[in-house]
Amino acid sequence: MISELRKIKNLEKKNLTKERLLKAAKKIFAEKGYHNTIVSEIVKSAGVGQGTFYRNFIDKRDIFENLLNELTEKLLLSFSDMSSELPKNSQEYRDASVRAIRRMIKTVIENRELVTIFIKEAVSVDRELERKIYEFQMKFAQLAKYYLDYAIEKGFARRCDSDIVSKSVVGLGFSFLNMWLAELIDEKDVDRIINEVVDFAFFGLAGNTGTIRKE
Amino acid sequence: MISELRKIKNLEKKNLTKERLLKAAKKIFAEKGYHNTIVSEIVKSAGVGQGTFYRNFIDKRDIFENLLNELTEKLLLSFSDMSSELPKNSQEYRDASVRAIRRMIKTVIENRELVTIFIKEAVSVDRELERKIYEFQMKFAQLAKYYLDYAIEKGFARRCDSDIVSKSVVGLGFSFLNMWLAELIDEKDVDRIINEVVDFAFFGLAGNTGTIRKE
Amino acid sequence: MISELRKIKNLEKKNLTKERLLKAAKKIFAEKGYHNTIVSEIVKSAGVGQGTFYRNFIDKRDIFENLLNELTEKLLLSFSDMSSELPKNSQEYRDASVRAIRRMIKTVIENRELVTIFIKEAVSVDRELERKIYEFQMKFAQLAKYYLDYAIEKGFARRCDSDIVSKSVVGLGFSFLNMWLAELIDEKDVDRIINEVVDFAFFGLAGNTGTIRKE
Amino acid sequence: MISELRKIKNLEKKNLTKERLLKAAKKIFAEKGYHNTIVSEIVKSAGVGQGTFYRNFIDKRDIFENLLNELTEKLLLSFSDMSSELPKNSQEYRDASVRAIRRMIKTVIENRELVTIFIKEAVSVDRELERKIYEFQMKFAQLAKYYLDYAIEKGFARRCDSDIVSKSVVGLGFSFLNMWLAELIDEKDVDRIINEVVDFAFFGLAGNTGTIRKE
DNA sequence: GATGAATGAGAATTCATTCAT
DNA sequence: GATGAATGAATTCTCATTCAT
Repeated sequence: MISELRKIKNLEKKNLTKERLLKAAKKIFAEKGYHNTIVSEIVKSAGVGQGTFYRNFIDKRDIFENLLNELTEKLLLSFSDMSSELPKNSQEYRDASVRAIRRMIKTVIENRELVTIFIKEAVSVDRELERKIYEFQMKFAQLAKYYLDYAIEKGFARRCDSDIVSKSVVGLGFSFLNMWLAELIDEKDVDRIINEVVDFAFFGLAGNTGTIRKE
Repeated sequence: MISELRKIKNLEKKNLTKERLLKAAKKIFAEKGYHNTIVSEIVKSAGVGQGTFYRNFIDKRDIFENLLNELTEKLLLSFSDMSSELPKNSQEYRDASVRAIRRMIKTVIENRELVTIFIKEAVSVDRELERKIYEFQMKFAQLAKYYLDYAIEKGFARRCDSDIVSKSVVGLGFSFLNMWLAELIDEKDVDRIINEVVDFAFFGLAGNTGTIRKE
Repeated sequence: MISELRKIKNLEKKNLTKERLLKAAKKIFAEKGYHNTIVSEIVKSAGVGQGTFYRNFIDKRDIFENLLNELTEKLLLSFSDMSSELPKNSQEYRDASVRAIRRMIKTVIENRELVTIFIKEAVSVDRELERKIYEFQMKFAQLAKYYLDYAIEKGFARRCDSDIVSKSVVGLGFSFLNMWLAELIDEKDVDRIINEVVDFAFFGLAGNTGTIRKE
Repeated sequence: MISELRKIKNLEKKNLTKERLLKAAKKIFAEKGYHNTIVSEIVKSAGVGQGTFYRNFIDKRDIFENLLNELTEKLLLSFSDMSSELPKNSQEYRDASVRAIRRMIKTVIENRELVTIFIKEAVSVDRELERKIYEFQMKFAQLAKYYLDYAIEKGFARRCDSDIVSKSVVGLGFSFLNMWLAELIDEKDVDRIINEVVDFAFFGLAGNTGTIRKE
């Protein structure tokens, strides 16, 4: 017969601790990578006891997966907002794409630490997380396919195997994400890069040179 | 004279041992990933003593880097063959690209184990290997840029920031490599996928629908 | 006055909690053994908080000792009832023994969980409990000796070192208890076994073959 | 191509280390009991590194089981020697029993440490070792049954359920073992006790008082 | 009195690396 | 040069116990 109030307070306290651990883990994972992070450093940074970690998470992998889930939810959410604005012509399609990319980039910047971990380390943890990462990419590809199919139908995108092309587009995006996080591209160039990449995505290498024909 | 002969023999023997270790490591790294591989398993699989490993390599990272170097050499070699055949028109450009891709895929298939490790694990080992991987990607991008610049100059590729677009193209390639190794795409569809992806790379989403204009 | 009433109520409540803990501990100790039981499981099963345990018992050993005392009291009580009926001849002696054994078995069955713990685990907890267990056995042996001395005096038991023979008889009993709890003997055979064992205890291996003589 | 000699030497070295660990473990287990023994103390006492323990045994349970197997083999061996001397009359039967008991006691004294562990702790480790211990007891009972059946057939043992009576006899033995190891009986009394217990086993409580008859 | 979150000492276990043979 | 037994530092994980609410 503990008072309801008491229970709520306890839960809040526990969640607070969990948050501190997640926050500390996020920072250290991003700094050192999954494999070079040890649990004792996470708890030290979070300012809690070693046992507290194991009260809240099964092991290092578990807290990592928690962070991963947190991120994938955020990213999918920020991308799927696009749904409200189905483009009416090719210009709108292009604009909507640029807007979606910008929104994604914003989310990525806000979660730079998490994204870094996720891009670089997750596939090397174990098979299950590897699968999870790929499934996440495929979810993006499906969303992209949905818009592409619509654009093809309306005639402002080229007839093509929309499945493969969507995967291409998403792959393109993840590649740049990779380069950016690896500091291979300059943050101040982001706008120019977006335009160039979107142009590439829309017009390809050939563009309106009009001289190449499919075999 | 005899001692000279013995020296050579010993060297051969040592190299043989080194080869066995590299072969065993390749297999186990591909199966289990870098971090889940332990040295004792490599030596067991290679059929040599634990100490022999440390006679031939500094540590686990060292043998991994050896394998990585082996692969990057092979891949760059297989790609740079393209240099001999500068395309004379856009059709030849496309054909040369397809040929280059096929050559790459052949090399990748022949070294599937190594490629798997390299794609998934290398960035998670340490900063130095991470850098190495990205430099390798950038080398590819430079090669691609060389051909793209040539094509733009000759007028059978669209004027664009060839640096960024080259990176896009290479990123696209690596994305599909990733999906393929993750068994997200079917091996028997490879030919169709190559064509679709090359079409996407050449014509983009818009293709000759001709209705989108750059802003 | 009111405070007095409250005190009693509180005491009752506390005892209730203690009972629940004892009951839960009894079950889990019997299932998993002393060493494989953790306090957190006892409190979970009892439906009380972790701290409550330490309010009622010093530690795991303490609750175990409580259960042990509970059992030894019950068993000695059930056995010492025999005292009221000193046998008048050897037949009565045998009958009284069988009755005593049956009473004991009944008590054991009613407290199977506790007995299991007591037989198997108590000696492995620490020296003090080990001693306690043996003292308990010796108490039984003393009771048995009392009847045996009486029987020898009356001439319906063989002259012997009644101390050792009593210990033998009690040891015999505990052995079968052990086998039974280890499920090495069939529960449905109990009656037959009692008779066989009592016969063995009374007539030995030789029985009335009458051919063996003491050296 | 390591020389055979080298291999043998290595094996000897390894076995020596294993022996040292077993010896140290035996001592500490007997002193502190299974559950209060920690691996680090075993290795300290054996004068080897912590890792060496885990090269030779899976865990604490494993080295314990090794010791247990060592003991059960010794004991069964020392008992089964009796086979060579099937008794020709009841006197010889009794004499053979006394000899067997003496041999057992000698083995027990020689392995007092191991026996102590085995009697007190083994059943509290886990279900599998518990089972092993009981199976060991039952093996003894089977050997005893073999001799008893022979004695009944020859007419110098009472007709009875030889299965139960054998178990009784073995249980009796283990009880005294227990008491002796618990220092409840005096070592100098051993001879007298053996005689008393054997008399009890042969003549029972009633002996040749001849007044009790089976119901 | 009751609670259960927090604690941290302590135990088990792993595995890269060394070194005597 | 090759071997593999030995090592112990480093890390994970457990669980009895405390204590603020």
